[in-house]
Order: sequence, then C-alpha cells, then structure tokens
Amino acid sequence: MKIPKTYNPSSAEEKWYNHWIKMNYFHSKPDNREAYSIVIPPPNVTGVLHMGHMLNNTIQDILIRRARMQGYNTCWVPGTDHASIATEAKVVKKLADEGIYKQNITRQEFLKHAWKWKEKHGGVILEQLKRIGASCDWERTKFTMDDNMNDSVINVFIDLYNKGLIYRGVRMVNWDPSAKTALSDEEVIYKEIDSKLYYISYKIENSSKSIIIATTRPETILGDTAICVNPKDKRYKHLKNQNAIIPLINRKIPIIFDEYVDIDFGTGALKITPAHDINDYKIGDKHNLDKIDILNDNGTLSKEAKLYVGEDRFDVRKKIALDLKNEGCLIKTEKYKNKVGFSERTNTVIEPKLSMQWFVKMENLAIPALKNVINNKIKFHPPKFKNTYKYWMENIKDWCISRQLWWGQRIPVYYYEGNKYVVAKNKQEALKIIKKFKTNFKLDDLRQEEDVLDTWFSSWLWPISVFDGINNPDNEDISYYYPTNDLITAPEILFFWVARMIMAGYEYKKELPFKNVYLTGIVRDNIGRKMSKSLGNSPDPIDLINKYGADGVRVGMLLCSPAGNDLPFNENLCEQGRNFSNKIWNAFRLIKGWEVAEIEQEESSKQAVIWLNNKISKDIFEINQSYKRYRISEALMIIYKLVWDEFCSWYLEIIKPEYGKPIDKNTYEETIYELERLLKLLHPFMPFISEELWHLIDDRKDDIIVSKWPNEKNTNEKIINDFDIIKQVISEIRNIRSQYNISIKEKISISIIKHKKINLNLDSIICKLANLSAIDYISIKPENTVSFLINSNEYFVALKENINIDLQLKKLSKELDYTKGFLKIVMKKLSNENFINKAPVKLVENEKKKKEDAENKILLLERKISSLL
RNA sequence: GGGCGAUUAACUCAGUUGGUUCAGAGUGCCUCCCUUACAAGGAGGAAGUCGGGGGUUCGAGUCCCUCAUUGCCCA
Repeated sequence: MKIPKTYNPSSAEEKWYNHWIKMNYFHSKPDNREAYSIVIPPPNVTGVLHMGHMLNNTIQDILIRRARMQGYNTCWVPGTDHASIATEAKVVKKLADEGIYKQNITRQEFLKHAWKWKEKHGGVILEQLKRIGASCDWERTKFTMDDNMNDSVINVFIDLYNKGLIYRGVRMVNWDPSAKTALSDEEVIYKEIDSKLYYISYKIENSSKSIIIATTRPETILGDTAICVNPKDKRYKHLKNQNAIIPLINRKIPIIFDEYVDIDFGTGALKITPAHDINDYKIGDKHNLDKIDILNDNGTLSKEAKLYVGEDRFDVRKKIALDLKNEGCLIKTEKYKNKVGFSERTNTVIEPKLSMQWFVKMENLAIPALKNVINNKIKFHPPKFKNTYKYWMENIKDWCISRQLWWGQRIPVYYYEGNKYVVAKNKQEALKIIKKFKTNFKLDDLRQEEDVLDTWFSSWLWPISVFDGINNPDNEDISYYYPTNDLITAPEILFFWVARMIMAGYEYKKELPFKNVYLTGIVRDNIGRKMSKSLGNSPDPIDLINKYGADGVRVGMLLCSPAGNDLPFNENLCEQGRNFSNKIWNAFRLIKGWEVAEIEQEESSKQAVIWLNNKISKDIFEINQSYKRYRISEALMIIYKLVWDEFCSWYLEIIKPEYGKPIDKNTYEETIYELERLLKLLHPFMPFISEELWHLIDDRKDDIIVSKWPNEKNTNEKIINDFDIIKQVISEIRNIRSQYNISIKEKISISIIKHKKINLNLDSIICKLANLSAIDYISIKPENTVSFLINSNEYFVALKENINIDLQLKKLSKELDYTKGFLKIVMKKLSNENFINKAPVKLVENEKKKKEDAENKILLLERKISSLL
C-alpha cells in the first residue's frame, strides 16, 4: 500500500461525515441507556459561521463525541433563533432595495417575504457546522418560530400572564429610533463619547434675573417641565416658588427643590425632562410634573416640541444651539465626555422614551435561579462567573419583552372596547372568553396587540421547548433528555440567555435546565479586538478548514483556550493543529510500512511496550480528570504530548526495526493496539483523521466514532519513573555526542558506577537509542571518559580523542554550585527549631533525606572535579 | 461612580487544602542536523525578583492588607 507523505484532510472529511450520517450515529432516541444531552446555543438565523461559533461548537462536539464513546445515549440538538430585530432589519433593507417599503405593505405580506428570506439564508450556519464535524442530531433541528416552538412561547406568555407575572405599563424604555422598537436593558451598549456640555440661561418669571443650567442635550429643553436645584444650595434659595421661562418657546416651568441634584455638577441647576431621561422621569413622578414627549418614534421632533417639528434630533441639536446663541441664551459650551447608550443591533443612539410595553416580573423567578447556582447545583466553569451572576440576580429588574416589530411571535393579547383586553391563544379563544360576559360580541371587534415578543422570550425556553416539554410536559423526550448535561456558551449572554433559561427551567420543569455551564472565551484578533463581522478582522472559518483541515482548526482553537479566558486567535495555532495531524499520519505511515515476521521480540521492544502501556493508561486517567474539570484544552495538551513525545519520539524510535528488516509480530500487534487507544483519545478532538486511520489500520465495519472509550487501568508508577531516568541518560549521551562530534552512527560504549538501584531491564533501550555497543558496570572510574550523574549513579562515556577538560569542569562546577545552593536551603530549614517542632514529621524526614542526597552528590562532584585537575 | 476578576518566561496560559528539586507547559527564539515516518521534521539550549510594598506563618506564586496596572459587569 502506498501512503502519501502528507495527510490530505478534505477527502477524509467528506467521506467520513457522510458515512456517519448514513449510519445515523448522530440521531438519538430514548432507550435504556443513560442520556447525555446538549442543546446548541441557537445561532442567529441571519448569521454566518464566525470564529466564536467555531470555538463554541467544537467544544460541544468534543464533549458529545466523548460521551458517545463512553456509552451514553448522546443527543446534541441543533437549531437557530429567529433574531427578530436583526432579521427584520435585513428583510426591510432587502425589500427597500427592491423598491418595496415596509410601511406600504401589510403585516402578512411582510411576513411572507421574511419567511422566504429565512428559507433561503436561515440554514447557512448549520450547514457550515457540518464542515467542522459537528455531530448534531440533525433530525431534531429546531427553529424558534417552528409551530410547536411558537406554541410553547405563546403558552408560556398566557401562563405567566395568568399567574400575574406579566403586566403592561408605561415605562421609560430604551428606544431604538432606527429599528423603531423598544430594547431590553441588556441590548444597550454604553460607550464613552466626546460630546459638549451646553450652558443655557433661562429667565426667571417676573424678574430680570436668570438661572443657568448645563445639558448635553439642548434639544430636549423643549420638553422641560421643571428646573431642579438642591435645597441646600445657597445660590438658589431665593428662587423658591418661582418659575423659569424656557427660551425660544417661552413656556413657563416651576423651579423645584430636590436632594437628588449634585450641587457641584455644572451650575447646580438641573433641567427636568421627564419624558426623555430616566432620572428626570423619577423626579417627575415624585414632584407630579407633566411629561412632554417631544420625539417621534423615528427620532424626529414631534408636534409637542413646537419648534423644529419633523427634523432629526441630531440636526436639531446643532440648530437649537445656534438659535439659542442668537437669542443670547447660550452662555458657553464645554467639551465633555459622557456615556451614551447604543443599540446592540443597529448601533443607533438609544433614546430613553416613555411608552406602553409588556413586562415580566422577575423578582420571584430569580429566587430559585439564584439559589441553585450559588449552591452549585448548576456549576459554572470557570466558577468566577458566579459572582457576576449573583450580582445581577440580586439586582434584577423587570424584563421588557415587547418589541415593535413584525418578525416574531405576536403577543397573544386581544383588545376590545378601546384598551380593555383579554389574553388568549388565538382570536377564537379570546372571543370565547369575552362571550362569557358579552354575548353579542363579534370576532371583528377584536384587535390583536401589534407587538411581537423579544427573541430571548423564545430562547429562554430552548432546553425545554426543543423537546416539546412546554406543550407536552410529560412526553418521552423531555422526560429522558431533560435536564440536559452541559451548556456551552459565551459569557456575554450570561444574563440575556443563561440566567433566563435557568429561571424558565425552575418555573416550568421545577428543575435545572443543565448541570454545567461552560463559558468559553471571546475570540480576539492579535491586537486584542473582539472578532466581528463589522470590523472585518475575523478569518472565515471555512477558509481555515480548507487550509488546515477541520481537525487542524479544531486543535488550533482548543490548544489555547482555557475556559472563560479570551482566546487571542492566531493562525499559527491552526498550523500547529495541522502539523499535529501530519505527525499522527506519519507515525501511522511508519508502522504500516513495516514488514511483520514471526521473529523473536527484542528486549528493548518488550520493555518499551510495557512502558507505553503504563504511560497511556496513566494519561487516560489524567485526561479523564481534565474532562471532569472541564479543562478541555488541558486534556488536549496531554494527548498531544502523549502522541508526539511519548509515542512518536520515544516509543516508535525504540521499536523501529533496522532499515529493511522486519518487526516481530508481538511488538507490531501491541503497537497497533496502543495506536488504537491513542486514536480513540484523539477522536473527540480530531474526529476525521482518527476515523480515517482507524479504517486504514484494518479493513473493518466498526467505526471509531462509536468505539468504546479506553479504560483507565492501574499503572505501575515505578516503570514510568525508571523510564524517565533512562530518558535523561539517553539525553546526556546525545549531548556528549554532539559536544565531541561523535556521529549517531558510530557505536560507543558506556560504563556505570552504581550507587543506587538501576532497572537493568531498560539497558537494552539505552543501547538502542544511544547506539551503544555495551554498558559495563564497574567500580573504579575509568580513564579518558566524560561522565555525568543521574539519580546518584555515575555514567562514563568512553572517548577516542582526549576529553575537553574545560568543558567538563565548567559543567561539573555549575552542577556543584546548584547542589550546594540547594543544600543550603535544606540546611536552613533543618537548623530552624521552629521548623523541626512545627512542621509535619514526614516533611522533616523528607528534608533530612534531601540533605543526605545532596551531600552525597556534592562529594561525588568534588571528587570528579579534583580528578580532572 | 458601584461590583467582580486578573497581573507568573518574548507570547498564551497551568500551578488543587500554604510544604518533595516548585517556579511549569505549549508556542516563539537560539544552536546543530535534509539520519531510509514526518523539514508540516529531529536532537539540544537560553529565558521569569511569580506587578510593587507590607503582614500572617517554621515555611507564601498560593492566605490577609495596601498601592499600581488592566479587563469585565452594572449605573
């Protein structure tokens, strides 16, 4: 069989992914095995795969694949969410490009376009996930607006309403004037910007005096309904019960007094605009002030403003400053930095706006959700996020769930006779309710609420609704798969999503939605910026896969991404992953190239097999430990080193037969056995190459994807320790070869003065790897040799040429210095009475032993040095 | 402004209840080598006052205080 020199990922990837699908390995049905389930964080239906998804879904796939091999009935549910704002924005834009404007078409027509758009673009990410090898149960693919998913959302709304947990009210909300919808607090991003502080003078009624206020938003003076000063502020005491006059429009407003005002900020006088500022709103409430809303939904000024009607808020800001200046009312402007909220989706400046919205009362929902994270029933990895979570949950505010959009679940509220309403599943149900007390009532007299629900109001049910657990609470799937095991997501959506899922879990299943929350890092570029489409600093994951192979990219991403830490992405990591694939490939190529014969097993091979077997078993234990602690990259690093260093660099070099000679059957079979164990350990990280090699090893029907995860066995630590010693011996001999220019092809001999026990079985390995003709055990230092000390035994390498005394002396004295320093530290401890008396006996004994060892070593080194002089 | 983290080698990070030679790993860097699996490779090597200061302790990278720098969350 001719095997190419480098691994070619693309053909293997397509072949095996199709094969796995054909064999239906990803699909799960409840059975008598224990379940292991993960629900995907549903990507946005508008999106394409980015590096964040890549990282996130690779981790999920790793966990799922390992669980599958461990014998669990694994179910990874994929899907997408409808992303109401983002999708609606895209559809609106697409239609506008075609000359169709949203305001000119009906809701039904718009939704038809939106669905068409969704059918066309909605599945992109899921298709891309297949390229990375994601072993999702595609038959279970869900979308948050699927019929039964929709029903879940509507049922939950009705249920919460009936429990009194949903209410309607006028509140100050975050208004996005470009999307023309309210946003939740979490969807607003505050940024510090350079703005100006405008000092504006208001005349006092019936007086020649005036009062000066400072504001960053001069256009809002048109909505002012008071000026507020601190009652302790001496400058303004005389203004009690007086009125001020708003410039330009000459409207009269009262001067009020409240401790809220900071005497030292600006002029100490604050204009109050209750309709356009959350703090002003609170003061307005307290002092019974009017609320004048001067803005339209699109951010232009309304009739209430009296001036600049229909003009954009930012244009008006410039104009009014000019007009105020002309009137002599603008005293001065100052540069000022302040924080302004922007819409997460449209990047428009958020307008605090009074409007009628729907809210969920969060206080009681938060109680079990907080408790069960604090008590670790739900574990966060890394746990540091518990604090952030706790803080948020303890200060939770009601959730604004209505959005002034069309794409999404329309709120199941039906109005009649003005603002009276009933909440019902549909219009007919609503009618039934009303008919109970209004017999003549007709269907046409009902008008459904125009708003839709926040997308998170769908997503928070995700772990339940994907198994239809809201509509059919006792169905087989939900009983079997819920609670899910792990949730893998980004810390950015800890509150948006994770916290709310936990609340929904306890509200609707009386049970946690998942046992572990693994929070990944944020993928950043090499100068620390978050990778994003808008910055254009993110490589296309598909390009990376084409370049380095899916396995290579998976490994690259994982190598350096401990939980919760940001991942500064560097393509070198993928290169490292690809190189690793190639290393494994070539190890296989070496083994497969051997001719196998019924010959006697060499002692070195026999010993190497025993050692490797123990080493792998030990590392399986370590790997399992790392998985248990969700240290995924640590697990990868263990297997990486196990394959590259131990298996390739040490083991294969030992058992490698001389060129052209066959290998004995026994060693060969053991090697294949161990290679298969390694491939299994690799499979979760590198599914494709492991499956490919699994089948190249042997023509067989069974697939590695469903093979059994290797067992931890008891390991013989002594064998591993002994092997570590001979590794050092071999390294030293190699060093001496290189110092004295002795080619590896030239056989040399060594002798040993033994002071401590040596595992003689391993001498054969030293002979082979160091290319020795003999190892002699002696008692007197031989002539013309270079020597080194390992584990208190003296090794001597015979030389043909004269030894380089300077080099030897330098090395020996360096080691002597180090050992003396070491002894000094040990002696310091031992001469400290407090240490002797207070430290544990075992530790003191250990120190004594260290002292003895060091003293012996110093003696040996000194003897060597003097013999050289 | 309030809260929570972080600071260990050039980079990215481990370091468990304070206690073995505990100061580590990977990458990068330097030297040598195209040796018949792999140059996408092999064999070696250098590299850190554990952010600064103070304290607790027989003993501190690890616990406490403080300062500095920095990140995140919230207002």
